[in-house]
Amino acid sequence: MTIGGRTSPTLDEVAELAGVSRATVSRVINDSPRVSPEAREAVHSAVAQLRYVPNRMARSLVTRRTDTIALVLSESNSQVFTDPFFASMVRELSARLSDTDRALVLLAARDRGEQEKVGRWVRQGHVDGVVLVSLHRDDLLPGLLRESNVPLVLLGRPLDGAAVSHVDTDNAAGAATATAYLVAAGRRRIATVTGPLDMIAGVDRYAGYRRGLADAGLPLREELVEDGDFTEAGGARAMRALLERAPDLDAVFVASDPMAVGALRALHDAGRTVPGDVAVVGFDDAVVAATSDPPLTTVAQPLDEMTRLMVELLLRQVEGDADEPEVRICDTRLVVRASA
Amino acid sequence: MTIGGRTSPTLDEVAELAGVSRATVSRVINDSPRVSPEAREAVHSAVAQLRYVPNRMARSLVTRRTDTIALVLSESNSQVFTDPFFASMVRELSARLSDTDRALVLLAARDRGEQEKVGRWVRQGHVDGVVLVSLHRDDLLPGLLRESNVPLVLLGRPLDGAAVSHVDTDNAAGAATATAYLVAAGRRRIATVTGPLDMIAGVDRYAGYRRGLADAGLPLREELVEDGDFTEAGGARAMRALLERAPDLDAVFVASDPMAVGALRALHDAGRTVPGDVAVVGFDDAVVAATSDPPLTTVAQPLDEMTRLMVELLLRQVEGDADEPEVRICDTRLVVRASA
DNA sequence: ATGAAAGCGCTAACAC
DNA sequence: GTGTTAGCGCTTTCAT
Repeated sequence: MTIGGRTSPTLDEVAELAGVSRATVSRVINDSPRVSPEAREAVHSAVAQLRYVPNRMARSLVTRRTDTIALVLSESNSQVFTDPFFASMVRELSARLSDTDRALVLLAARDRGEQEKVGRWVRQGHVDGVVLVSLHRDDLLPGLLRESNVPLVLLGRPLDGAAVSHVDTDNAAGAATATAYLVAAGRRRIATVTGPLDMIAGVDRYAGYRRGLADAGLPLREELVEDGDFTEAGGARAMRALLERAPDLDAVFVASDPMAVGALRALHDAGRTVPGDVAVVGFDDAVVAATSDPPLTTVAQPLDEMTRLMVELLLRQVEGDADEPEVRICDTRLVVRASA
Repeated sequence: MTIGGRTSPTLDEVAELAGVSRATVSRVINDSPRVSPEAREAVHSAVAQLRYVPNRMARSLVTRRTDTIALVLSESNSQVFTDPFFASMVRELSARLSDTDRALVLLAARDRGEQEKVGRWVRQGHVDGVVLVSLHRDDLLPGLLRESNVPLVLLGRPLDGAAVSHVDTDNAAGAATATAYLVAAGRRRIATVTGPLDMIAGVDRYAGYRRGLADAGLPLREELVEDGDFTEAGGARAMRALLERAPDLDAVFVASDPMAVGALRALHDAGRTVPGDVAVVGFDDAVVAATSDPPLTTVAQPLDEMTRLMVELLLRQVEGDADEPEVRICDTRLVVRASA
């Protein structure tokens, strides 16, 4: 391999130096048990001496595996990175993968052009499997990847109901729980800051809110609904819009954690007491709301568990123990925090 | 390639279907001009019919290129993702790369173990080059990558002064300018929230602050210096510590944008008027401070330009027009914002 | 336990 | 313009 002028050593050079055959070197490299201690030792020292590193391409060409997994992020909003939910996922994913000497790479696809590019890259065989997150309705990637037969796991139920492995929480139930909690607290004019309605989590949480209302016999009032696009800034903007339109609101269900932080700030700036004349429940994607001030009652989503499950489903496919698409739905739970 | 049970088509199958030889198909795939229109057409339709995708490993094995570039983020603090500076860089990087049909992948190395893993992955030949950012003093990656002879560009001058291609801004000058501005505004008890002092940007900006003080004949007072670790939360914490320790401070130079947002919040919570009894200048990594309230006077760092330059230097190396390590230093400029 | 040999899918000379 | 051929560096039967 000629990089920077010098050619990097090959198996044969190691073999020659070690005084054994290519095959033996290969066995040593791959930890085969069928190697004598002497040969093993000779190879190891030759490897060290030559600073030998196996050529990935040559190896993958025959083994048909790359030992790398991709996390692809299909999101036009660069803000995603800003979402702590994302950082948590990366952390947990690489922690899970570190047991398996597989590497994790991140790919971002911000528009259709990039989606196609990522799709092509994956189909060319760069990775053994992909975890796909942050899906919007018109996303090309699920289709592209599914037809490429690459092991694939989605975070969140596919919007089109296709049969793909995925892990999700029951977002609707979570949102309904949150709304019911507000109802039980005596609130009647319960607003909501929704997520993007072209994302399944946004759709489901909004549906849960409506169900919570309906279960309590409360009407759905349009002026109490505003989209906050899952970002902190969006949450603040949405909250301000709601306050303007319906100053009489006495509670709000916020469909994500960063949005809750923004909404809280907007409420604070508007001089509304929380949870004095207004109660807030947030949907906790990332365990951040816990640190907010005032403390926020949240519906907690077990992100780490979900991530763990995604890796599990993916590796099962990669390892070939795959059969049908598998689905895991995790529970959410309401975390009521002491409100000053 | 057996993924999901089906074998994906090879060049030969395409060749057979198109009624030409492997070589011709290869030429068509690689846009060689030496192909007759008829042959080209036949190949294209065979490719479409078979849904042929070239095998990356086979191709790379001979071409010794992967057409992918890595952005590696060497940072233990998961907060990095949260920094808008990071999102901007990813955006700009992939924009620049999209002209070149090269793909961008992100790798995160949060501890020494992961650094070694990433180093190994890169040395195996997965990528044609790497952009390395967020370097700390004890980072293994610069060493590992340099000795692997992979084209490499750093964001920021290497702490150990090694000869590596990199692009940077004159952070010290920027910080000195910021401090001088505060001096010119009549401030005398100028505090600073520094970045991590094991990162070059932190070191340089702190040095610039000291120079600014010295140029004005002002003493360096230790109680006016606090580390904010480049995060928003850290900035807030540092600001609180400063206020506690030196309530008489009348200005503060904050060494990064997210920290400035945090510091502003802390100041606000403490009831200190900005910029009434205290003036703030921040170091603007990501053009976000512009949206802060109150508007912040900043030293702007041309991140997009820097990113563009990194890609330029890297591609020059990848393309083999490399010679010696190249260095680019960008200017910073003071942006004075109307302060209410 | 070890070596010889075949071949993964592709590109790149080299002939024609 | 097109086909033939020789590898790229590795893993993996198959003998021994």
